[in-house]
Amino acid sequence: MTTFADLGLSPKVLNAVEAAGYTIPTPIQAGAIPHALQRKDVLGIAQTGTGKTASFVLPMLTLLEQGRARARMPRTLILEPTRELAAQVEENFVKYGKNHRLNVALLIGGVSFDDQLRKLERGADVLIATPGRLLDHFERGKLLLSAVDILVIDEADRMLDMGFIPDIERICKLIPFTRQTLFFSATMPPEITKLTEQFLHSPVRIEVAKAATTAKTVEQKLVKSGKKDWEKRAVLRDLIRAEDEGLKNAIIFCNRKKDVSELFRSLVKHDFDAGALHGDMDQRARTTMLASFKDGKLKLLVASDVAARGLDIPDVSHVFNFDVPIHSEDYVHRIGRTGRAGRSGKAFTLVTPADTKYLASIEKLIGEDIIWHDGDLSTLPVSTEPDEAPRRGRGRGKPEPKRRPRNEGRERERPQSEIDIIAAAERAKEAEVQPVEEQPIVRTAEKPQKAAIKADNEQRRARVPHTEPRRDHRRDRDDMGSAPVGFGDEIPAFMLIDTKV
DNA sequence: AAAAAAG
Repeated sequence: MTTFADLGLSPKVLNAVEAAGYTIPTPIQAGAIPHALQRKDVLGIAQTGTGKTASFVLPMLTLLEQGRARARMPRTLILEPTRELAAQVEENFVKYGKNHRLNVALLIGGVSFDDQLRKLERGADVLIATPGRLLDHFERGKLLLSAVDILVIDEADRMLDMGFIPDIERICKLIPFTRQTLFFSATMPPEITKLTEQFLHSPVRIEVAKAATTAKTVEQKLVKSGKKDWEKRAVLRDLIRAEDEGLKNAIIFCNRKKDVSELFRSLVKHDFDAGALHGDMDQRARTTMLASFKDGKLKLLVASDVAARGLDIPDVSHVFNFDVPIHSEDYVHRIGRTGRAGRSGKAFTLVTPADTKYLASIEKLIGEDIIWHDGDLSTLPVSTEPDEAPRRGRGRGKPEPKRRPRNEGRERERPQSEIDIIAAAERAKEAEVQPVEEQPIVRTAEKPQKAAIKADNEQRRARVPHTEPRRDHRRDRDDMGSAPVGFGDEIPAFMLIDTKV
């Protein structure tokens, strides 16, 4: 049996790997590490969850033990498609590089340039970046790529999906021809093959057995729902309550960012312990939210497909697809968030009459029909919330035409979700430093008394103003010219006359 | 019918 000690890694690296509790490398690690150490180009075809990250981090650490970085001239560069993945790779360098004194710089969007510039100035041994911010720094002349000795391109097929390939080509051309390239992709569509032919030099190809399209340990179910958002929300709430016993934590996927925000707001309003994650959120909120979810401080995470692939969130008990994913591969990635490492997991997908086409392509892809969850859903109370009383008992599948549920409009009128998401992130943060008793979070199963619900909602609402200034600031700027500014509450009457015809 | 990433 091959162990890490057989792969040729340096003692410092081996020590850190052992300290992390690993002795046996995964197939992609065993395959890639020896070649990477011999400075060969590597083409690794592997899904996430195969130990792919360590397969480039470990040999890089060993190789980096020789030499030093100069200011603005990073020695190695790792390209990642999303900010979260980039941050995750950085964590790996911290974990396995604990015996090294390396400068690691993370260049991602959504955060200030200043810290990043300082790190570049100091000389980065390892630069981990998303393409946009990297090119931004490059164009400002703050970064030279002529000393990059090792280039890693991770999740290449996802970069393709995201339209990054032109950026990747451009970056590849800025890096010396003599570099070593480690290239990873889960699949090999023609565009990716072309890219490898262009930028890799007689690479060693390592392909790890493609994981069965969907893990055997995941129990998949379909759940019927009406097509209105409020109907889907009601079905989801019932489902979460019905599943509560075995529900440790769950990711709830939506197709659109707008729906992530709306569903998150709705769940919080209904006293679920929920957070949200999507790409338009403030980077600070994204980071905090993900961290609380990973730490188990947050039970439900409503997310866009940012969270579908790659993110290392171990051991999620449930995945709920609030929407049927439009691309069938996304279904596989989403439900792959549960049932990992042989553990059991459950995946529920809400299906409306409009989704049959996408459902068919998913079933074709995974090669089986997903069973319908008959459950006791029909016997469960549809809803207990007063603002949803009008549709109680009316049959979820057939709402009366032309009549909008009362709360739908009301939810729309509210200020956009961002402030609430930041508020929730702050809630999660506060929970870290305060004893649990002082921060009561209503667990999903509990059906609190009405008074308790009210008190809790008041508490939540009270926190929102903390983040208000940021948003008001922006709105004030947008509204300038249409309203008198600078008078506070003392606006002279003549200025309040409506000038519109 | 989308999301992601540079603002």
